[in-house]
Amino acid sequence: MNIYDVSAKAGVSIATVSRVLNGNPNVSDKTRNRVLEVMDELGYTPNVFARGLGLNTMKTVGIMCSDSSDPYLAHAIYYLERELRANGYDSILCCTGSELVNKRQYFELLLSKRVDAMILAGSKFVEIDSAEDNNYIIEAAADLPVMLVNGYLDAPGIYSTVCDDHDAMYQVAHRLLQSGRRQILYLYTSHSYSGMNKLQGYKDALTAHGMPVRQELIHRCAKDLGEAKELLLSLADSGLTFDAVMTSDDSLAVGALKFAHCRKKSIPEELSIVGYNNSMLSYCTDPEISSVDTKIESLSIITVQSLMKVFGGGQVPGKSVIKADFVQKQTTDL
Amino acid sequence: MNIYDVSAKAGVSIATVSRVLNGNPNVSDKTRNRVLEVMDELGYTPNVFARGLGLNTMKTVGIMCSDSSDPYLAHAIYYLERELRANGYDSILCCTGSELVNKRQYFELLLSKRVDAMILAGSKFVEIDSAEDNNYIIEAAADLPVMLVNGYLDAPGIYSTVCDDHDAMYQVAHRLLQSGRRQILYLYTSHSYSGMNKLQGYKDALTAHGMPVRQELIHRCAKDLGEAKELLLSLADSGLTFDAVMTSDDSLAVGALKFAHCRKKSIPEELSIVGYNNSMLSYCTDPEISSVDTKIESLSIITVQSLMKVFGGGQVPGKSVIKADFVQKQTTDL
DNA sequence: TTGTAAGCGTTATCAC
DNA sequence: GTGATAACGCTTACAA
Repeated sequence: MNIYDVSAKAGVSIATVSRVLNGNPNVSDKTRNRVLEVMDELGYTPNVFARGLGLNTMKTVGIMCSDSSDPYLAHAIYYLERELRANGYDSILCCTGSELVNKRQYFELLLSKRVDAMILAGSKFVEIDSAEDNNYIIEAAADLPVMLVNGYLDAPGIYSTVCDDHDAMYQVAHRLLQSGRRQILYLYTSHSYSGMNKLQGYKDALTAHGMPVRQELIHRCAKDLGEAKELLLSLADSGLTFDAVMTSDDSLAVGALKFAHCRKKSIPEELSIVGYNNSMLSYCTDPEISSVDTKIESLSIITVQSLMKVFGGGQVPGKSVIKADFVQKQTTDL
Repeated sequence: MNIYDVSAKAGVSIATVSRVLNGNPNVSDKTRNRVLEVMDELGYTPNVFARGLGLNTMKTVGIMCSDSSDPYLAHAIYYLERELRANGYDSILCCTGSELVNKRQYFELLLSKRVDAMILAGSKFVEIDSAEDNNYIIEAAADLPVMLVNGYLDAPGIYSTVCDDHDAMYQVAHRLLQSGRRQILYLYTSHSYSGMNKLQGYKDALTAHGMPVRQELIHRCAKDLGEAKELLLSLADSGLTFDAVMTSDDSLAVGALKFAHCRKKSIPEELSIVGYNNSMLSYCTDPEISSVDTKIESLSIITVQSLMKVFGGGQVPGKSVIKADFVQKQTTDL
């Protein structure tokens, strides 16, 4: 079942069939209809390989993410896939984990599949500590568009769409301070671009309020609610006091809440807790956790829209920023 | 950069280069090494389209799921993708939603991409109420392997890997009854194959204990913790009493727990709660929710292993069943 | 062991 | 408006 079968049965040349297939206007309505009819009768489907061979594109973009089972990234994948498909593009998904070697290897693999663009979802793809480790991305961007969702890298062919994490955290800290909190513990999971921005927002808010940045209030912790809880228990046992906890991820906030329950702290009076990403997790607990909505749907939509503009030869800024929303629930009274 | 460039530079024919590429043993070591060397020098990557055109396969399988942001399916996708890749296959992801028309349309779309197999993840793909609506799957299975993860359809070319949901729910109900519970409320989300099995397990356990199946204790509810909570509140207000809640999904169990908090019921004494899937949600709450681990990782691994066997021409059972585990946490004392 | 050449199903460039 | 025909880059008989 190929273009020859259709052309034979319709009594036209393959060129004409191809024209019909591609919406070329230089076909008479009569011919077009006959061809379409035959295609329908024969249940003809064009062969994507043959098409790809000629055009060297398969209307497919590669999506990389470190872990599709993370709620935030799972949503990102969902929206990205939906938007790409709405624009006629398939997506090949690749979950890389967080090892640089694997990220590199999967990146190469997707390139070898001749994807039309790459989307790197999540802030885990830009190395902060060793800039040269990002070179493989920058080099690839010379050949095809690379879209960063919630990550930033300044190079030709790389387009970032990020949430203003700095501002989000600045606002949260600002409002906590305004409401009288004085010892805000800060828990974060990673040294990513996004992670550093969040932390800086927290620090800048303290400074703006004339408060010192106290290192003993800033702690890194695995993205695991059990570990977050244990960390807080041991910090409290060591004599550290705090009246609020800001976290870079909802899972840490859940851990903080478990700590509060464990130590019978009243919430939000004795301890305010703020999560990040406003995921399902923040709705599961009792009380529900106030959290920052990072607009992953908007982020994803803008990413795909930008990509389509790039494909169309349009001008796209190297960085698009959207604002986050603070969603007040029951662990704060701001 | 193609096979001709390599052949020219290595001083051999393209056939020989192709042989080296495909590990054909009929090449002298000397030639093979020279060719490999040249490939490396030139940074040659074979063109997948040209290859696919000849072989009519692209070592790619289509994965469909109704919603990749559901924690259970997100994990399934993660594991499936990982296993497929380990076996040299790419995956094209398609999130279909739950409308039949869309499922059908996306299915067609993936077929037109000439995927080598289809994996349908989750029980939402087999229509229970109208069997003929599954025909499009059965017909497709004549042309390529169709793998069902946690769904069952008996037809040639369709291979199911399922968790024994009936047994899991039977055991849970059995143990609740043994521990003295007498009014077990049952909440479920959907009429899927898996959903019906779970419900039947619950009913059979009641029967085995000589208890009546009371329809007023069985309720369908949207997969939403807020709705589950509201439903229980209104049921309780209407005078219904119950000392345990079994749910077909963790999110409903979270809703049940919120209901319990709301009504100040002690857990598990006054009310036992059991979730399903043992997802992150069941660990977020306080108390943590006892839940059924449905082994999605094993399910995914077996699915891909079976698929590889099918590709290799081996015999694979139409249905593989694995047992679930009950994970006791703090909402039961069984 | 190696080379030649046909074929895979499209799209694109010519003529007409 | 339509038809030949040459790419596109690979695999694989078949020949040598």
